[in-house]
Amino acid sequence: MSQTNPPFMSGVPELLVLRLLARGEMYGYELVKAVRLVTGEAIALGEGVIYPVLHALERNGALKARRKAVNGRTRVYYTLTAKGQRRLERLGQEWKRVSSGVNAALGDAEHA
Amino acid sequence: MSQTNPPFMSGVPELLVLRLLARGEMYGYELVKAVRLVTGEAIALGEGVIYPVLHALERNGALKARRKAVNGRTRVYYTLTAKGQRRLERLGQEWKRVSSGVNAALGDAEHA
DNA sequence: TGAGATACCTGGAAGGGCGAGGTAAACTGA
DNA sequence: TCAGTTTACCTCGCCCTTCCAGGTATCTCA
Repeated sequence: MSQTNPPFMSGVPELLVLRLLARGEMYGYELVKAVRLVTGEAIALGEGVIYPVLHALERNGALKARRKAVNGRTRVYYTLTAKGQRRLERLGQEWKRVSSGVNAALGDAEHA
Repeated sequence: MSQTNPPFMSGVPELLVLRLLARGEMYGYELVKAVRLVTGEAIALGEGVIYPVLHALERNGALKARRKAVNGRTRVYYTLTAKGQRRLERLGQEWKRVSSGVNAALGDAEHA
């Protein structure tokens, strides 16, 4: 117990990565910070989460990687493929389904 | 792969069980169906999920169990303890935090 | 008698997040 | 110049949880 972002995180990193990459190509380290930003600091993902997700998605054909040297440093930029786009849509729907289910359960303080 | 309720489920069963028991005592089998109901069929939890959660929460002191014979069958009714109540509140906040973070990330189609 | 619902339970597989740790280059300020 | 921070990549192993499949027994209804 006592993780930084407790429960409710399964599948979330993948969804966030997909969502961010749908806006344009990014590299791993950049994603780590972007996640913090776009979630309003609500969610922080370490590199130990981001990189494995990136690699799994690439292996899966959802992302395409491209190495690029910037300032003498090497960055690996990722882009969404068509498959990744579909996956994002599917996951987005699942998220909506699950979260609205949970919210329905939480917000029924009175009625039977 | 190919679960009934894919991703986004970690911690959810526990939260739902806690939330339902906050309304009054229930037994395992009843919870299985109640979850389906209160989530508007969005989430279905099998007995193989509910019972382990119940046992873990009881071991943890969040629930108290009470055996009761009904119709010749034995039912185990669970009630929230004060500790369980606190846990529900904490988990509820975490849920809110994570889900609003995800929603913030999803709903920014245009602005940077 | 037999199917189906009720009611409990467990075990093992699988998946995934997370922290810790490791490398290396570039930049910053003292 | 040199130490510390930031950038940027990566992997390993722990741990927790969900899920399916399976198992037991009783009651009801046809």
